[in-house]
Amino acid sequence: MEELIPYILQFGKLNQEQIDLISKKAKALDLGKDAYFSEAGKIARQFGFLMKGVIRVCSIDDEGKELTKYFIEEESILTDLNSFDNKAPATVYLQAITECKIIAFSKQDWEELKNAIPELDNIVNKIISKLMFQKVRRLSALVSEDGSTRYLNFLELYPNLVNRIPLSYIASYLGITQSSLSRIRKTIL
Amino acid sequence: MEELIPYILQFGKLNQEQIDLISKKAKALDLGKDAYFSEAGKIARQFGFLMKGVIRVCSIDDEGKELTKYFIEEESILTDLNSFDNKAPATVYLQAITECKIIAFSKQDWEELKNAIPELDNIVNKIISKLMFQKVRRLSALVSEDGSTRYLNFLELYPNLVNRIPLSYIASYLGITQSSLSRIRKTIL
DNA sequence: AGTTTTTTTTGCCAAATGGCAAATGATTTC
DNA sequence: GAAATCATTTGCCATTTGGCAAAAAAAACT
Repeated sequence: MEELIPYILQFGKLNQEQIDLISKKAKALDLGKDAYFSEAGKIARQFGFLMKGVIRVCSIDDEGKELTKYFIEEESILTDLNSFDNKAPATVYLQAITECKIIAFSKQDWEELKNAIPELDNIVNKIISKLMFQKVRRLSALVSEDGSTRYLNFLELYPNLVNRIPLSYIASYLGITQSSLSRIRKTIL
Repeated sequence: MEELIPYILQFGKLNQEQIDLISKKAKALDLGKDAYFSEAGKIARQFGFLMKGVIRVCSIDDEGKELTKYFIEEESILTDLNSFDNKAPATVYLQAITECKIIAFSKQDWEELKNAIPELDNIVNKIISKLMFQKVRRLSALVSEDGSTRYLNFLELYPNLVNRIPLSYIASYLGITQSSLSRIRKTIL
């Protein structure tokens, strides 16, 4: 629980009173493997911070196929922001693919925090900007490369993920089929 | 020049004094076709807002190939943020591919504005968050699809761009070769 | 250990894409 | 309007990838 505060403080200053307030509202949430933090179609009711573990962000496309959009390994905000803010149905699933330690706030608690701490909004915006930059950089790398280059990049980016998650997730993230990925791996090893 | 203020005000409130200050520092900048707003390798010295026209964001990859990362058509911030903030060499080129109307601020002017208007930082963060969301959505769509689907999506996304810019830019953006794109177009039309 | 169940690898073939160079078409320039 | 320049299409063939189903391997369960 105490890990959240230093993370937040990286992005803006808060006084002790504000810190205590956040700590008081924070709820620790442990997710087991394959459990969902939030689901597409439902309204996101929690604002979470991933402190430990790996989350898979995925969606179902028009043909009903499951699509892994990306993985979250490091400290990060967890929520479908549009859904959380506007009570719209979420468009993605947030699924724990390893045991995860999450610190979560209910919609109401989070609103109260934002009212009590005006800086919070800016802090969140900064965090989001940073996370988005990462995401854009990673996605950009995917577009222009062929399968094996994508896979090699994946290995660099998530070195400790390969042997922990199903190959199908990786293939979906890379935008290739599982059998192609399997063949690619054979040529690389 | 007067278009900038309403754009900024969408993202936060400013009083008249602050607005005047921004207007005073703002410099109109018109770029002709193919001119660069900023170049990779150089340090970004301007903070710009694209008010009109189309900008191409591109880079040169390891093999010396030019890579179109994306296009900016709508109102948007223009700068390599990391380069601008930290005086690091920029990683991308920002090139006008049509006549562009830009409102620009020098590094020094922008710093002065940020000091004089604390809200400005938050406003910029909000703008960036929004732009990044768009970018992520667009990039995600590129990864998992095949060439013709990518092209069809491109047509929807930038309906008035197809006939104004070189095919090679589009192909590069889509992550396919120009000849493949040409063949794809033949099957679609 | 033996049986399911799940995950990964293969085989086979069709379809999509890349690479390269030449041909065609469009635009600019003088 | 002819020449030169630039952009796009096409041909040819090698390589990559997809789709599908079966086989093999690994993991989970009893």
